[in-house]
Amino acid sequence: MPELPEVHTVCLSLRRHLLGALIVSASQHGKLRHYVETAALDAFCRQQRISSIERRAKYILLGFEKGGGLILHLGMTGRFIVEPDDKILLPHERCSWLLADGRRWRYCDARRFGAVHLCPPELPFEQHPALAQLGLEPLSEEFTGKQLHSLCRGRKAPIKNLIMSQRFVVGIGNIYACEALFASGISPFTPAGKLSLPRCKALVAAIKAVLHEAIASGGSTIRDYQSVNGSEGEFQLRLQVYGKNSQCCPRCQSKIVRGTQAGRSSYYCPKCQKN
DNA sequence: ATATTCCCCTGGAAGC
DNA sequence: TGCTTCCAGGGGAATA
Repeated sequence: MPELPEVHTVCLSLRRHLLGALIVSASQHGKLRHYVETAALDAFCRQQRISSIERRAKYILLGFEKGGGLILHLGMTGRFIVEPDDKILLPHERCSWLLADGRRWRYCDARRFGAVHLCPPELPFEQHPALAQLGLEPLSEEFTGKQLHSLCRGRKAPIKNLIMSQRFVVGIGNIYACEALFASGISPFTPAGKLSLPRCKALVAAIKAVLHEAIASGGSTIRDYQSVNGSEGEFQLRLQVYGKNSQCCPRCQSKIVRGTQAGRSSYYCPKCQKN
């Protein structure tokens, strides 16, 4: 569910709710893709004060004042609730942390594709195994058309698969891959190695633009995504092709098509987007 | 090594 | 109304 703009939005909101908070206890209910049993989670978090909340790729890095912290991933349906503790288990609640001021911070995830990792104080976040193999941040200065062109060299996989692979460039999922490819006039099926440098530059510019616009709109709420305590994004109103199967292309009026790549739907305009 | 396929899990919407 | 099928903002393991 959440791609970079959504995770960014959640981070900003979590900061408002949790920075400076002291954790009293923690518990875990039901398994996530990666999870930590209650005993270990509680021992790790107890009496820790939250001093930083950052994003890396689609992960949320929550740092403790004494060092170390939590690495959280929302999977497709993860969401956070921070409210006064009413001691009732919410639907799909997988983890919760009781705070010293009486609030409870909950992580709910219906599909359980999310993850919770512990990062010990002696290990920098970026060296944790969950983060060690990640590629470039798309909004960083290092992510340029030239850099993308060099990553694509010699590759036969479709460009959409490449920009969605977190080993090359992080944070881009199905929505923003489709939107950026449409904006730059590139077919999602184009073999990555076939893209010229100017087209790589156009794609990088489109990726940065669409991510910035989505951040400014608080992300896209299509079915599951919510920021902390249920607030929703608005970028779904600005989508050009994602989910617009059989509707008219906003640029040329021909029908938008839904295809399948790597088991995921690709939405594109067969006339505007060229190989 | 690189590229594809399958699978994890649950719920909502659409189709019959 | 109720049952079945399809689909979903992710990612990793298992195959070719």
